[in-house]
Amino acid sequence: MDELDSAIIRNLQLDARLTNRELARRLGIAPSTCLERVRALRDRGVIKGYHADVDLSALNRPVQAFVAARLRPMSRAVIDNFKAAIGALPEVTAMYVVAGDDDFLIHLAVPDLEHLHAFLIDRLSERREVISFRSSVIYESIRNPVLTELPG
Amino acid sequence: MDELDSAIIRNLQLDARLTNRELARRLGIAPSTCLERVRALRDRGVIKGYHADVDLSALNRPVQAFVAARLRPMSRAVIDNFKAAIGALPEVTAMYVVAGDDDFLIHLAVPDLEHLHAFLIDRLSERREVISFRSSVIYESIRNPVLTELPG
DNA sequence: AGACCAGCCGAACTTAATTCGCGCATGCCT
DNA sequence: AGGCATGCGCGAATTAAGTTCGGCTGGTCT
Repeated sequence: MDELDSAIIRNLQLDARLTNRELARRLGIAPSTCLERVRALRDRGVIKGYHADVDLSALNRPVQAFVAARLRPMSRAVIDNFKAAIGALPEVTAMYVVAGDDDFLIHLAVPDLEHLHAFLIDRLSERREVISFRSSVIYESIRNPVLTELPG
Repeated sequence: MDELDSAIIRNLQLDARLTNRELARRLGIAPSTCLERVRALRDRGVIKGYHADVDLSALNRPVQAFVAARLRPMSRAVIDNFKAAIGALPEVTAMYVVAGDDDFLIHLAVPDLEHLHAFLIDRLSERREVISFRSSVIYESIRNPVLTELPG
């Protein structure tokens, strides 16, 4: 992980479809060298994959929300079961198992508030292990590229 | 947005570096046709970009957390200022302006709990407009590909 | 010093992206 | 119904990119 690797990661985070040649040109190295570096990063698992960023509104799912849920009991069986069941729902775009006031944080993308409400009632309230939840509609999302270095 | 477009999106969400030929082969269409479709999706903004998914642990930032913050007053000036200031911090990987109990949800990636604590003390507590916050360390993250169709 | 190793380079080759003119189907107008 | 325009997909030809590999260089260990 030298400065070259960091630069590669920075570039591919912003545009994963950069051609190898263009990436090499930006870094001032030969395409073959660049290719080898990128391959090594993938093999080492530093780069886990490449994903298209899709506009959820264009897919008729303009309403996004976080739902924080609390579960009881917090046994492995309950957690695994909940993860599998909720993760299989198409409305769910991400799920986080967290410490703190809540146990799960669920990110949703749905067509409208009615769908959100229906999800809460039909998918969460229905479940015995869910003892409470709070939902937060998302007004705005901002994503930051992850710089490798943490100054300070 | 027909079934072909949906299939393209589904495939590129999983692997944005699929070659156009391979994508065309999977869909059973000609590479030139496929290229035209993908280009149209980008031009229409349905595909917003392509991003490398980087392993945060490999970048020496294995600890992730959500921080929910409440601000006062919720004036545009305060919000915009807070967004700009927090979004510029390298620890921050994403930020959400939300309705509900909290006003902001901040996603962090840091090297260890000490850094997380330092962030909370030095970056959030310091700010006058932050009247309270809660942090939740993330035990596990699960991402779901966004299917275009919402069955039901 | 000599030998080794790792990493980078660039030319040669293979594969893919891209362009463009053709043909087919669909729907519309007369 | 016939003719016509339009949109869409196709495939061959061209351009560009990905990939391999042998050799060079600079640093290191003995």
